[in-house]
Amino acid sequence: MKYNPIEVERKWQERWEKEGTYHIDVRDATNKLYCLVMFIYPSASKLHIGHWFNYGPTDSWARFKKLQGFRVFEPMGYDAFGLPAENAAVKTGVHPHHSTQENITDIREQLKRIGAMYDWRYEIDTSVPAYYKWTQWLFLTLYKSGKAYRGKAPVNWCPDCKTVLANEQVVEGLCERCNSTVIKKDLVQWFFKITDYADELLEKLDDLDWPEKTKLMQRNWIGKSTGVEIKFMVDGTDDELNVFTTRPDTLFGVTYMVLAPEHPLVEKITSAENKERVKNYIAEARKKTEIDRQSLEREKTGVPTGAYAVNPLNNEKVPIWTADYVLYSYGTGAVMAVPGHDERDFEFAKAFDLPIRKVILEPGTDENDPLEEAYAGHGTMMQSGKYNGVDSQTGIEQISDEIEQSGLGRRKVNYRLRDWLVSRQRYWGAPIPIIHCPGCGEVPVPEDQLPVELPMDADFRPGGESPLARSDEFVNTSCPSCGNDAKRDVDTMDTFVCSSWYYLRFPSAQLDSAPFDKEIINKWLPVDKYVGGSEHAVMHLLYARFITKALRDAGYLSFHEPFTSLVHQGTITNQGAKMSKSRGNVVNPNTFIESYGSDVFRMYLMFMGPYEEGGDWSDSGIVGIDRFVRRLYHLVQENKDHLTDTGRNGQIVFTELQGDARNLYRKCHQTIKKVTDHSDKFQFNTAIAALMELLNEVSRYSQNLEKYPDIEKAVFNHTVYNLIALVAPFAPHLAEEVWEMCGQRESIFSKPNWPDYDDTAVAAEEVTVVAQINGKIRAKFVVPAGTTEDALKKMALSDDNIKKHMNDKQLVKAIVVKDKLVNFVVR
RNA sequence: GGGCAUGUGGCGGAACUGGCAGACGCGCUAGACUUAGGAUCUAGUGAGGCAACUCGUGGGGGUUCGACUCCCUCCAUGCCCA
Repeated sequence: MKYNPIEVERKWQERWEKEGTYHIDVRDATNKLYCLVMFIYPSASKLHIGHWFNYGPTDSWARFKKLQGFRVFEPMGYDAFGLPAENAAVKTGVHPHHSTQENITDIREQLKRIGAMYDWRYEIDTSVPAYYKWTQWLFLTLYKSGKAYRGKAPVNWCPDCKTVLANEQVVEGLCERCNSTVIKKDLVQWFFKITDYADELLEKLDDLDWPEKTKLMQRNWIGKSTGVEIKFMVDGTDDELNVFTTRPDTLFGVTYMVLAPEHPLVEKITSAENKERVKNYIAEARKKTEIDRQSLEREKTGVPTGAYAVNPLNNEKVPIWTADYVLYSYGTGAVMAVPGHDERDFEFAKAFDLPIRKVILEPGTDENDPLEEAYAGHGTMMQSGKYNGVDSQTGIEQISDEIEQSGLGRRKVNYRLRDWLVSRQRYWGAPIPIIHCPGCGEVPVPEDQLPVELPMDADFRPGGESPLARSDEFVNTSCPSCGNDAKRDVDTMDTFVCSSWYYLRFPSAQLDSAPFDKEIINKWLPVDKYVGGSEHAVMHLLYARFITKALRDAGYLSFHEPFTSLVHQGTITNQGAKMSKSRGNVVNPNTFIESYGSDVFRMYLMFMGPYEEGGDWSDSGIVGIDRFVRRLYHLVQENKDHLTDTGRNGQIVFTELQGDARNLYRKCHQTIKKVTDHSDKFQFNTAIAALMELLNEVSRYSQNLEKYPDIEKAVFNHTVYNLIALVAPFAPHLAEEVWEMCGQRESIFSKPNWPDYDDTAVAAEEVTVVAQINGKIRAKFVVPAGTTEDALKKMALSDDNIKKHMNDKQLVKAIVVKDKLVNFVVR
C-alpha cells in the first residue's frame, strides 16, 4: 500500500487530540523543559512559510527533548492587540475584535495541521480581558514600585498612524508599520524606567546562551559609555553649559561648542543680531529626522549664536553654535567640539572654517604633520599645557581628576538607552489603568476593579487624539480615592507590554485570581529554549528581560532572566528576495501540505540549510524528502511481520557481530550520536542527512535479510526501531504510523524512546590514510584505526607510486598524523 | 560611513581543533522493471585529460610540511547601527 500522508496525518492528529498525548500538568516540574516559540501575531488569517519555518523545527526540537525524557511544556498563543488589526478595521469597518477572533480561529486550525505538541489548554490571547487584566496589573505593579511615570517628551509621531512610536519602531526615519516620515511632537506620555536596569541588562548578557550577534546588538542599544560631564560657563553670563565627553583628554582641542537646536539655552544666549537666523534654523531642524541629522554623508548645517563659552581648563573663549548634528535626546544635548579628533566635528569645522587644533599625536607621526582627517585614536597629548607629553589614556584619568577636584564637573556614566515609552494613542490595546482626578491627581485603578475594559463600541477611527477620549462612557468615572468625578487615562499600552510578560502567563493560562501561580512559575521558568526572529533582538527581548527583573524586584519572581537559551531562525526567501505580497513571490505552504503532507513540508524546510541562516525556497528539492519518507514507510511495511514478531531489542553484543551486521550496527550507533548532537544544536539539516545515510544503508541490508541468521535479523530490527525513533521528531505522523505498524500500541511520544548510543560501536575501526609528497596525495590505504605512526610511514614508503615520486629526490622531513596522513617533504 | 555576518559543483548545502574538498539531497546521464513513466530500483556525476596527472572553496597576497579553515587586502551580497 502506498503511503498516504494526508490520511495518516489526520488519523494521528485526531488520536493525539483524543488521547491528550501532549497534555501536560505543570504542577509537576520534574525534569522540566519549557520550550517556547514566539507567539503569533494574528494580523492575517494565513500561516506563511516563515511561520512554518519557525514553528515546525522548534516543535521537532521539543519532540526530540520529549523523547529524551524531558517534561516538555510547549504552549502557543496570540499577540492579538496591535496596529495592523486596527488599521485594517479603519479601512474595512470590521471591528478589530471580530477580525482578530476570526483570524485566530483560522490560525488555530492551521497550527494544528503542523502537528506540533502544543497543549491547547494553555493557549493565551492578549486581547481578551482575562489576559489584559494582568497586563494592567503589570502596569500598576511597575507604577507602585516607581518604575512607571508620566513625562512630557518630544516623541516620534507618525502623522499617518496618528500615534507615538518608540525609537525602536522608527526605521530609518520612517514608521515601521506604514513607512511614512516620522516627525517630532511634544506629548505627555507614560514611561517605564528601563534605564534603572541599564547596567544589569548589560552585564547579565554575558551569562546568557544567546547568539553573540544579538547580545552585541543589545550592548550597542544600551550604549554605555564612561566619561565626564564638564561645566562650561557662557561668557559674560551666569549660564552654565554642561557637556558629556568620553575624551576629556582632548579638552585643549576644543575650538567651538555646539548646542542641539532644541536646547533651551539656545534662545537665551543668542545675540540680537543672530536671533532671526537661529530662529529659522531651529524651525528647519524640527522637520528633520534623527537619522538624517546624524548622517555623515549629509552636508553639515549650523548657525553661530553669537555667544561664547569659556573652556574651564585654559579659560579660552570659543564660539557657541547650534547645529542639528547634535541630538538633544542624547547626553546633555550639547557637545564640546574637538574637530582635530572627532570626525563629525572635523567635517563641521571644515564646512564653516572653524579652527582645527591637533592635541593628540598619533603614534608614528610628527607633531608638524597636518591633520588630513580627524584622528580619533589614542596617542601623546600636545598643545595641552601641562599635559603635554602625557599618554592620552593617562590624560583622560588625570584631567578627569582635575575636573572633579576643581568642581568643574564629575565622572559620569552615560547610556544611549532611553526609558520605554508605553503610551499609545490608539484603540486596539490594553487601556492604561490610571484615573486622573482634579483633586487627587493620577490615581491607579484599584486591583479589584481590573480589568479596565476596552469599550467595544468606541469610535476607533484615527483623529489625532486617542480614540478612547471620544467614548464618554469610558472616560467618565469617579476617583477611587476621593469619589469625585474623574477621567480615565485614554491611552492604551504599547503591544510590546503585552508580549513582555506572556511567557510568565502560559503555565497559569487559566488562572483568574493572579497573573501567574507564584510557585509554579518559579519552578518552570526561565524558559529553557526560546525561538524566534532576530528582528526582536532589541525591543521585545530587552523589554522582556527588563520586566522579569522589575517583577523580581517587586517580589514576584525568583529568577533573573526570562530566556536562558535563545535561537533565531533564518529567513526563507524566494528568488533571493524576502517574500512579500508586493513582490508577488509568496510561497503558499498549503499547496505543498496538500500534496506531500506536513511532515514532508516541515522536514524539507529543516533540510534546506542551516536553521539559523534560512535559505532560498525551491520547489524541486522537496521530492527528496518525500522519497525518504516513502522509502522508510515501505521498508517497514515490507518487513512488518518480522519487525512485529521479534521486537526492538534482541540480544546484540557488538563485539560478537561480523561483516555487514557489524557495519550496520556501527552505522546505526554513529547515526544515533550524530542525530542527537546535531538536533540538540538546531543543526537539523545535517541531522536529516545522517538519517538518510542510515536509511540508505539499512535498505541495502534489508534486500538480503531472508538469508541472514537470526542475530543479523535482530540487528536489522534494532536499526529500524532506532531509525523510527530518530525520525520521530522530524516526521512525527509518519513515525507514529510505522511504529504502530511494528506492533507498538502506544504513541512513540508517550515514553522516552530516544535511543542511547553504544560507545564501543561508535568509533571507526578502519580509516583511510593518505600519503602525500609535498602536500599532494599520491596514495591512499585503508588501515585499522590506531595504526602506529611508524607503521604508517613504512607502509607509505613501500608504496609504488610514492616511490616513483620520491625517485631522485631527497627526503627532508616526514610528517605523520595518526589515522589521517603521511606527508613526505622532498627536495 | 561604522560594526557584524556570508561567499564552496548546474542547484540547496557538508567538512571535527589547520590534515582525503564536495557528505546528504535536487538535477542530470546510462541501465533495469514497465503498455507507459514525471513511479521505483541500480550505477555514474567538480572541471580538463585516453591516461599519468593538472586545476579547483569570490579576487590578489601571506603564514604553514599542509589552508574552505589562520593573517592582510580588495570585491560582492545580506543584516544591524549611525
